[in-house]
Amino acid sequence: MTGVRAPAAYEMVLAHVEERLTSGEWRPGDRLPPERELAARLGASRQAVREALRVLQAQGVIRSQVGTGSDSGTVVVPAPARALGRVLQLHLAVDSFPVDDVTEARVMLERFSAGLAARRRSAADLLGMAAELDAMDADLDPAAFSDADIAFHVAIAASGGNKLVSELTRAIRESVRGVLLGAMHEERDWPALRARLRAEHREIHAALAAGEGVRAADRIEAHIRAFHGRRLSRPGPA
Amino acid sequence: MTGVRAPAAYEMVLAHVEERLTSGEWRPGDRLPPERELAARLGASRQAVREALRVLQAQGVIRSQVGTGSDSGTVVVPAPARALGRVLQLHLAVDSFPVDDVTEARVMLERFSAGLAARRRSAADLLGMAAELDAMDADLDPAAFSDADIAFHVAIAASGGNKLVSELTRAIRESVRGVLLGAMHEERDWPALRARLRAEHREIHAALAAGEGVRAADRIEAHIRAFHGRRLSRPGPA
DNA sequence: GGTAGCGGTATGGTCGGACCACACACAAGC
DNA sequence: GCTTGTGTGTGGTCCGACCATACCGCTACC
Repeated sequence: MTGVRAPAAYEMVLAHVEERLTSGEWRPGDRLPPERELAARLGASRQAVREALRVLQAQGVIRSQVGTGSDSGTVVVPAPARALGRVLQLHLAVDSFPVDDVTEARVMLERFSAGLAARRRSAADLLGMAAELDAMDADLDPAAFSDADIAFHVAIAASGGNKLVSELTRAIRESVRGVLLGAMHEERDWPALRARLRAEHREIHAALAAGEGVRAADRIEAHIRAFHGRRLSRPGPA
Repeated sequence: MTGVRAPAAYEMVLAHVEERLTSGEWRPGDRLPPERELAARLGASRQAVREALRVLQAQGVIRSQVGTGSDSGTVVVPAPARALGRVLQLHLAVDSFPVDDVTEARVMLERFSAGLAARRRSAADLLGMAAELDAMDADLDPAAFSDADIAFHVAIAASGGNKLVSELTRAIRESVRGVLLGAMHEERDWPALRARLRAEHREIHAALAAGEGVRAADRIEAHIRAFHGRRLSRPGPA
């Protein structure tokens, strides 16, 4: 007779916890009450609490751990990139958007970051990137190279200073990790491809070091398009 | 003795379902097996299955419904924007990134979309946007105006043709809905602000209709910055 | 006195079973 | 033929129990 039908127990718990997070009552690093206590306090079952916490965990806001130590229990630990990456990856798989759109979005993001980074990058940023590049000089297999590549691109985004853009960059790059890895594995001359990618990276780094934002942006766009174009699109006949 | 410690029951279920989704075995519109059957098939408890499904639901990939009809049960229904919006909103609340970064990201996205839209928008797109604008001419309160505003901006992004960018645009706009609403409510002369926003919208629409991408991008950037700058940043003293 | 070992305890992780609420399908009755 | 009731399959919820882990503190031994 309430008119509004019972709004689902786990949603109630979720709303409650989100309210605490939004209001700033629970901040990163804080421990949430034990599941049993939360359940009792909200008049919900423990299962309802667990479902809500599981959702928040998937959204990269909390982390749970058993035990009694100060690090155990459920803690507020923001990790947006991982959560965003998984969502994008899933929706990519389920055809929520085509791969070409992802390429365009990646170009947009990384051009933007490159422009910012050319202006804002510190000396330490440049050194960090250089270290990533040096690490990529080894004879890495596609998987290891891919991870190092992610680190380099994310380092650029990070030195741009915009955290959201940086997280989105990481998320998008990780969402296409599988596809790009496939492309690397199917490449006949992997060492040659690897060498070319390394050279492109060095050029981007040089442009950033010189503070030439437009050139850096152009270079990174060409770098991304060449790689994505390699075989990401067209599932049609050869 | 396996070396690898049992990888959590619900994660096993999650991995299984994601594999089905990624492989294309389960596609949008398809029905998943009933929870009980899935549990039996995977040798997991129903609770483990429910936690996994809850995560997927939060990620905007499935939708659950009771009953026996063809629409009931758990169905693959991609809804990325809502999921992304919630993640961004949560992380905004939890200080994963500052509001100014969100503003910059929004400007980047919408400039990009405006440029695309100026080239690609169809006549129908323009008419649709015009309809949104007309709807905003009524004496709307902030909440209603805000929703119409979202619809207009998303319509621009959609007519740009990049689905991922479009979804990200909606997600980011929705993540700041609360903040912007607060700004609207605190505005002394709401009708005047509303009128100005309307005028800016008309200018953007005109630029898109004329196919002038740069002008459209400039106008939308000014529009966004003026509004976000209103009181989104600086929580310091007046 | 120090230290190694052991049990206590708090926490999340998992399971099984039961019941409820809902929505449709179908048959019985008017 | 239409309505009504009953059955059935589905997700939603709860309870209670037990497990696995990690720390804490006590005890007993050296």
